Amino acid sequence: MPAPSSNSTANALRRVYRPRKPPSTMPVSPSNAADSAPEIDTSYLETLLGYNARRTALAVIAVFLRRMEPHGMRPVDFSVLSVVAHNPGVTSRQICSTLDILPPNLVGMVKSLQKRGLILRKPHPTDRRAQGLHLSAAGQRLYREAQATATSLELDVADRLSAEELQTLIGLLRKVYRRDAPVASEPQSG
Amino acid sequence: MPAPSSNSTANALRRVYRPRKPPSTMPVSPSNAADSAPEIDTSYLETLLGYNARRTALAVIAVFLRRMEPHGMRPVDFSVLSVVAHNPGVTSRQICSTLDILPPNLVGMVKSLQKRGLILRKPHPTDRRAQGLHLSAAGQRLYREAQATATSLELDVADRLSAEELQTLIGLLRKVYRRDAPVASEPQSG
DNA sequence: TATTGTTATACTCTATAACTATA
DNA sequence: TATAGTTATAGAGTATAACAATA
Repeated sequence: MPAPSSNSTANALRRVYRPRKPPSTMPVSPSNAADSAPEIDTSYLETLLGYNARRTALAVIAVFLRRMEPHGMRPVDFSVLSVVAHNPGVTSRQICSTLDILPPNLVGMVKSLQKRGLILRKPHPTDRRAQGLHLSAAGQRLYREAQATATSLELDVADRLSAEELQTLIGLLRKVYRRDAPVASEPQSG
Repeated sequence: MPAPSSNSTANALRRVYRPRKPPSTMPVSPSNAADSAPEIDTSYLETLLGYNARRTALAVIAVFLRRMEPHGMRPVDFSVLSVVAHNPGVTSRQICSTLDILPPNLVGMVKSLQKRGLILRKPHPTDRRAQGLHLSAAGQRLYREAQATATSLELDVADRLSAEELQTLIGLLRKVYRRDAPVASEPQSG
């Protein structure tokens, strides 16, 4: 059982990142059925928002898993910690509806983060059924590090985009999935 | 065993779409712990490309599942059919590396599409290990319908975006995940 | 020796039903 | 009656190892 550490060296991740194609030192290629076939045409799929959004998400997640390995955090753990960090006293139900996680699936995550000493539960001020979630001091330290890592890795993944392009991209994505959001046509400012 | 049909009425999908929050006829709300809490702050997460790309992908997929239900197709089935449709004679391995599917996981999908009479396997012209995949006549008909559905549902999901914004969005997404692609700064043209 | 397609299998992720304590 | 949190479990998705046939 890993004790909660104040640095980022502990807690090996359960799922280890491993590249699917081990880099062969030299392309010897004894024979490959795709030798003559020049390339696969995916031009139609690449016109689809869903296809491109999913491929992009998976590309970011792959880098996320590698870089967050020292912090022992999957994307969902990071999201939960982020919501707790920025909303002290938030309840499990609120996290579920915010992140679109089903309540039974959140239980284990919260339990695990609590066991690692990263979050605390306190009685809810007005509702005795609910519990308010808070980051511990160790949780705050780890989350601070993880957030810096996340911000940095995102810039690396998107290094083909200018800062302005990245802002445009994120703004357009939000416009698609946040159908509750205001329809303001302002340029992005955060 | 559903016979391959030329229309789009058959083949109920295994996983049925069901909205998570059944629409309550009236917001009676006997008591809710989040009553006083105004809203959850996710402003940091929303600055992250990975978070927004994933949320967008899930939003598109949710609509995809509903609208493709008559065609009995999950996103991955549609992607496979699309690659076969636009690349007759493509091999399983080529599909795997194109769509980032692991070979053991493709076997069942191909088998299922074949059992539905949508795709055919023919011996590979030069490699007796491999088999070329092709759409059957029924597969071509179904895929044509499905592609029209896909194109249409995407426009509905992105109805908050102008045509130009959608093109910009897709171009930026490709620029992120297709790290092999040319870095040309041309506007999109198809 | 390497690749294609495959089986078997393990692990992770996501979803449903049902329970208790409280509102 | 409805909600918060939970348990148990089913089902879908993703991963590895290992094999026969062929290159």
